[in-house]
Amino acid sequence: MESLAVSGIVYLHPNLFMCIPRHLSSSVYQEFSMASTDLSLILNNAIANLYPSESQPNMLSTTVPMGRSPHLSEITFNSNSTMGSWDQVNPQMWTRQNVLEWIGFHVEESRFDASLLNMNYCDMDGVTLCTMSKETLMNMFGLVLGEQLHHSLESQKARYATDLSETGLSESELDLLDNILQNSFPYIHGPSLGPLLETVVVQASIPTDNTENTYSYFDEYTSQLTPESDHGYDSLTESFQSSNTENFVKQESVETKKRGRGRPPKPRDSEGYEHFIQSKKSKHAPRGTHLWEFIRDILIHPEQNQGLMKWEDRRDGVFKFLKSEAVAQLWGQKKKNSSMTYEKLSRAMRYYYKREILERVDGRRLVYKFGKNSTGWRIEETGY
DNA sequence: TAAGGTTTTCCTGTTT
DNA sequence: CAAACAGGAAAACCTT
Repeated sequence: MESLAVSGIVYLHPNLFMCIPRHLSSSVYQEFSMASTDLSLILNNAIANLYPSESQPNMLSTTVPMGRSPHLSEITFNSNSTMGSWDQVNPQMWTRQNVLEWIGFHVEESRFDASLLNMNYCDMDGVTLCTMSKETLMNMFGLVLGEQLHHSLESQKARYATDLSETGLSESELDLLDNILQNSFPYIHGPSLGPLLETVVVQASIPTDNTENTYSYFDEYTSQLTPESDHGYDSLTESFQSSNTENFVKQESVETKKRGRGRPPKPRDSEGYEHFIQSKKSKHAPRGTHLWEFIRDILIHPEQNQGLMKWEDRRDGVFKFLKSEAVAQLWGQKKKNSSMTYEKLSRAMRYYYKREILERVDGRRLVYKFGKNSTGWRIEETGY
């Protein structure tokens, strides 16, 4: 299965970055380091930020993986509905933190259910953000919040003039950099790709599930990406890809080698983005972190639910998984567990029967029903 | 640090 | 036959 996934984005300058295909990133780094001492210093910092020392077993390439982005619901925005420093800065110049604060501001302001957002969408800088269309934002953040973000972004953009000079690099310097990059690793410069400085290699293929050929949540999302708009949230497809790869490998190895029961040790998160976000993490466990709440929230936000699940009987709380593996992948993302499957998710669902969070629905595959100990899904509670 | 709750993982067997 | 369903067992992880 041949696929190209973006390993990371190396920032040469706040407004100048380079996407590195995953399978090439270490050699790219080495060659690039030799190409320019000064730039290698910049790269050093960039790579250190980009590739924290966390280890992930599902990374089959030789690259050091990017730190996983936490889910938005796991952090507490410190905005208190006040504007952050982003308000005083051209969106083109926003750092990742600025973008996060900006999203946080609007999440708070619109009282949006943060548990429905994925931090992968929020982990981008201003340059990336500014390339996004209204449609892209609405796809990523839902109709309401997406529109609000788009509106806010456009007004912020309008407040500041933008042109190439803001990179601080002249045209000739940009050309020079491009030349350096191309001379350093021409092999990543395929015929279909433009100049390296504009190079974005989007994952070429997404493995499909046996039962459901389309994960619309992901497919629509990825298919709408323009090369320019992909920066910064490749981790979604990356985790998706790697999880499937891991499942594939796991299934193979299961045949040759049995392991003990129970959950194997989870790779430790150490530094990097995870660490950065720690300071924003709530001291208390965020509510809405249980599986049944996650499922409920998908169901009661149809605008965020791209055909993943549907109500079979809205009033009685009967629902059905339409894309079981896709939901499992999403759940896995929320829990930072890229090897989640519907089989495992469903085991957790079955535990809910005894606690009467769910009721059994016999004879209907992929159909469940909320029980008396679940809340927040009833029409009286949701208003629709 | 310990305990308890909630998954997660794996497995065997059954049903659709 | 494949995919789901059922639960037991045990480990991991998180909150209190």
